[in-house]
Amino acid sequence: MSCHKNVYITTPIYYVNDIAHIGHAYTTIIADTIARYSRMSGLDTFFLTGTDEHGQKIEESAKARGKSSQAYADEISATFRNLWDDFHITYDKFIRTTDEDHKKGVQKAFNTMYENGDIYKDVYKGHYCISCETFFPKSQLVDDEFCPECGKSTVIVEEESYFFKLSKYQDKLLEWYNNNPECILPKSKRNEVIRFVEGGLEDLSITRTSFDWGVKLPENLNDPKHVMYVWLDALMNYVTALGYGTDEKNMHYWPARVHLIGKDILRFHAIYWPAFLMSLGLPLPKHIAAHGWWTRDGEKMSKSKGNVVNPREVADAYGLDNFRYFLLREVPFGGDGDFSQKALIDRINSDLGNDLGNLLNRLIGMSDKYFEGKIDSTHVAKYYQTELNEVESYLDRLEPLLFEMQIHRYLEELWRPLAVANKSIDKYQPWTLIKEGKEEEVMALNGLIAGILAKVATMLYPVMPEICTKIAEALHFEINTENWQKLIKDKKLLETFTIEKIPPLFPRIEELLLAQPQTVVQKTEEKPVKKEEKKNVEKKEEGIALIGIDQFFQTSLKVGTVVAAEEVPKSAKLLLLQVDLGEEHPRQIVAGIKEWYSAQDMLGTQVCVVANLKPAKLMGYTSEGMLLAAKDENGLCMIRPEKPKKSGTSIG
RNA sequence: GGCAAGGUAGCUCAGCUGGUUAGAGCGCUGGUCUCAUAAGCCGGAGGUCGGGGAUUCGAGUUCCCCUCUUGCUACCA
Repeated sequence: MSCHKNVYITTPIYYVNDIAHIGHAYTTIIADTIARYSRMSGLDTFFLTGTDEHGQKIEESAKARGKSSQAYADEISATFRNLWDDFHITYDKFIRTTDEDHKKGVQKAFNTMYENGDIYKDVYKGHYCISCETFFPKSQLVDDEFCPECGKSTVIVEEESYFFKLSKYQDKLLEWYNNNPECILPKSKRNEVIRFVEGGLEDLSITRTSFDWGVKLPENLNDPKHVMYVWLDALMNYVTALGYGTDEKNMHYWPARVHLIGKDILRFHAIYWPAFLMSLGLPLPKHIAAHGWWTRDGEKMSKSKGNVVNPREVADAYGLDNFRYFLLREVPFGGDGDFSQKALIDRINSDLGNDLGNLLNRLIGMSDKYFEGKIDSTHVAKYYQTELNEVESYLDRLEPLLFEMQIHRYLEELWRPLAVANKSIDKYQPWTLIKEGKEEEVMALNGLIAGILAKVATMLYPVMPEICTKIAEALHFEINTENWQKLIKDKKLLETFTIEKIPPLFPRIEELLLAQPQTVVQKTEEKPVKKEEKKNVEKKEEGIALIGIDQFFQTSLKVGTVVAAEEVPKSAKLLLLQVDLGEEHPRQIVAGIKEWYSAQDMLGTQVCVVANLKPAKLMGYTSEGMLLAAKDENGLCMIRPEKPKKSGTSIG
């Protein structure tokens, strides 16, 4: 609902360590759509996007490429900006965290929080992941060393740091969540945040001395070795973009109507950010809206799989507006979405081509054939009041859906008037009416259809600006605030005009327009075993990758009983075992344990086996599984069930 | 392990505070008009509403148990 006169909409600022993918495009397109609607409806709108450019990771990436941090950031930042420009994203400001104004604003904020007693200096000791730029308690580390987020090695860092008194805001945050049921969307995410905060908040380390590429502390603190923690720097962009700490000239847009984000950065936005704002004495945003992920053909996207959706490629092949429509229509806000060319083509052919594009064509045909293109709405209400009422009742429901981020519902509802139009043509059969000499009725029907198309095009404009502009041109009107008021709010119809005969807006798409990535093709042909192989490849490339529990369960672990054991001839390490896994035949498993266990040792004992491993040949013997064992400097020992278990019992 | 949300037609989902024959879109299928992009319109098939139990005159809708999925979180590896 519009209760602010000003509407301020933000996307996250995108980290320049990555190139733009479908997720970035999705966030930005949602924001653009809301911004366009706000402007169209006459609200004073400010739409912000930009890039986040500081941090150790950037410093290192730049170094690795032999560039200065600034040059590297310039380069990647430009790729984002160019993409948004090519996508006709109507941002009012593209902020960069390397902007001087931003840096000044952040320093001002730091000072204010410091003066308010929310920042203190202490020593931080912890395991730090350079890649994630995050400290982790050792309890969270993998193997006491590796980052639980990215799997890379962490380093122990003991450094002087400034801390923000996040703990102080725990109750105030909870109060905010409770008093503002819609502060975090979707609501299920709000519950997660509440539970997390209820679990207790620790003060937040907000400066670093281990690298240099960041905003320095305010000079009056005279502590030049510190730079600000990237999240403090980054979050602050939402106010520095409005001039906070410098000219303040756009601060009247604050607080934000909505911060659009991906669900991965919810915690920063839903906990740290409001706490920072409280400390600064600024009002809190109305909504923090977290959307879900996109998969491709049901699979997670990753660079190593080579199945990342390139938004530019898709837009080029299928049309920018069509892509926008698909993204916004396909998935309920907050949920994960699946991108596939088939789904995209279905949307284009069915929703856009059949229901919308073809309707315009029908109107062009009828008006051309019967009235040489002229359309006059004078008598619409006389014959079609029922249809008008129905259409208006649908249109009346739309606006709230958009501002509640229910854009898929918004589009669904927006299609109902089109159905009314398509049905009316069949119901009243203008071709029959014309034969009966009822020209006024036919003209009125055309007026009705034209009116419906004009209204739908207006409301669809924020989602599909180019296409709707074309529709408007064909119907000789312009999409602007005045006409939005007239067609939507005042429920008027179009004036008399002569329709333009334009070619079909959505030519039918009969085949995939983009080549499918290899992995997707393989997926249908190969069994899960292959899938695991790919996972392994991924590991090698990225260090110890994190997996989901689902992936873990792809590994079949079973208790087995060794029913036969012998040495593999000419091998120093291998034993040849027959292990009963409760299957028809025992598995033959070749295990490299002879240095620690003799064949006799193993016979009759129970072991844990990876049962769905692709068979391998070792010294000429097929091995159909792998034994679990632990090895350190003192040797190797088997992992066994504590108590005897039936052969084949699964472990998990 | 804890918490949360879910399991409804082939697919994606809607079903508010319990009430007559459980809905939509897509897909499939039969029919039909001709203004139109093999589009439109009308009709049809298809669901023991995850399983079991309880409350009730009556439960997809409430309660309990089980099961599976997803998310967050803890801990172990």
